[in-house]
Amino acid sequence: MGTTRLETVPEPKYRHLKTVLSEALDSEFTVGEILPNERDLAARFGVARATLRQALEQLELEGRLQRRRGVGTTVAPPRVGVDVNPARHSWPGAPGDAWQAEDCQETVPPAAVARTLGTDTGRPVYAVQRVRMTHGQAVATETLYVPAASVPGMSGIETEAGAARGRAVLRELNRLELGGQERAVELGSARAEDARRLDRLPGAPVLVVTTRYLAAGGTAAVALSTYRADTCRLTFGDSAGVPLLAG
Amino acid sequence: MGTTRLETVPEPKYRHLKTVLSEALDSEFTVGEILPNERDLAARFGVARATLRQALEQLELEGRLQRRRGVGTTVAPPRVGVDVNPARHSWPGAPGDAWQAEDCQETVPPAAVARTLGTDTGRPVYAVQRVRMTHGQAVATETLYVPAASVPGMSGIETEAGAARGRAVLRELNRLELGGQERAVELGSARAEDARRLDRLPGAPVLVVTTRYLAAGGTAAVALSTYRADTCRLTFGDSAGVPLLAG
DNA sequence: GAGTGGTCTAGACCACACG
DNA sequence: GTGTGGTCTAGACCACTCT
Repeated sequence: MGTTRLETVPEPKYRHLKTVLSEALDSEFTVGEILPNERDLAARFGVARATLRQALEQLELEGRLQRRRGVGTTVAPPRVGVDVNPARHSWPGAPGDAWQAEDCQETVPPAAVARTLGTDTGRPVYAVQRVRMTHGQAVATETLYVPAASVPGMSGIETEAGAARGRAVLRELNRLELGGQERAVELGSARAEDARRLDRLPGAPVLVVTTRYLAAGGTAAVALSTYRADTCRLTFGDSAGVPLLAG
Repeated sequence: MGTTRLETVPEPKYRHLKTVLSEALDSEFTVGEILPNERDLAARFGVARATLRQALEQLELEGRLQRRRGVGTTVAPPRVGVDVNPARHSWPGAPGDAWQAEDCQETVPPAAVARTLGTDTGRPVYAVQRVRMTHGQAVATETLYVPAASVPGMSGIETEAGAARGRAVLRELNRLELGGQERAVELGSARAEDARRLDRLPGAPVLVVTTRYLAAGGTAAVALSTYRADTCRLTFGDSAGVPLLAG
């Protein structure tokens, strides 16, 4: 066997594999190209399939690979820059908004949301479901929670639940004066419903953006947006839209 | 065995396990409490250890659990809100900055950074290493890339490489007028060096924040910040620091 | 030394996409 | 039907922490 242990710390196989694969992706593959299947790759590197999969999983997490059951593993394109402030200082649903409303029910929001809204826990609010498309692909889903008090004009409108009703809520919201926004970003995993919409498996890593819309000194609405972490890079430009680190 | 397949879609074991564990965490455990070890838990639920681990991994990703080799699995505290705009419209290293400089070398930046800086690829720039501490814990590491052209005052200073030199670079940077900032957030995995500083294993999920500092129409500096995804919620307040979704 | 989580193996079967 | 990635098993050994 000769001398092993050339390094001070023996690196796990899957991590070394990841490095090798990563370099191969840079030099020998082009975007969209299909990799050999997992059984072949594992055999080629002389490791168990589970070990290979550990390397592939991390590369997928980093947005380098895309894996689809029944299809195969392909080289992923660079992440899409998605502006989270597309229309600064305006409400969701304002002209130019990248989202499209899909549905609207009256539901009891999660406790944390109710707390931020300042409504009683257990009290239903409008929940507008929206989807954000980029290049024909859904990159994010959102639930916008709007207490009835924020959209007094809705009390007279009695359309059936659905996209039309969602747009009506957004229209009413836009009548208010927007006092400010606060955002937070954290890592999460896709719930079953979101995963379906984003064409991913449940539990897939997502970037969860929480936005609080302020008006008249209070919280007029709260949005929970779920972005595909594998394909999206969220941008927060303080100045006009010059692309950031395009590579 | 009785009838199984009560659901339309048979849920994988690990996902069901995750739900069960998640509910148990909410109702039967307190923050910091140690869970039974993986072999016991797997036996208790009648699954293989690998299956249990799949559930634990997702819960750790969501910041619900913390696992440490040789120690055990504990219930994680809620994520810390970390303001990414602590001193708006000011340079890194300005008074009140949450970061502390640790080192400074002259190195060749990654190609993508060189492109953004507008320097020739292969040309060395100052690379200031910084760490962000919260409650005695390192929550983020950063490399700030500063071309020599942005800090002309440095040419005369000849301190040895190290924290002092890093502070000198920041001091020089603060003499410029800041034209604006642009930020991007994406998911990454910790490189070995960052993982060590953040007390995590290499490959651990991190939120990578890329900041571009603009001055005099060009890019004066680029920062690559790496936040622990398991413990951090990044906040981007547009208004003063009212806590967002404390739960 | 004892106990923990981390890595690894060599299988097996399942769910899904495509021709 | 065939091939793909996704799930699952029952082991084994390793690296680390604590006592």
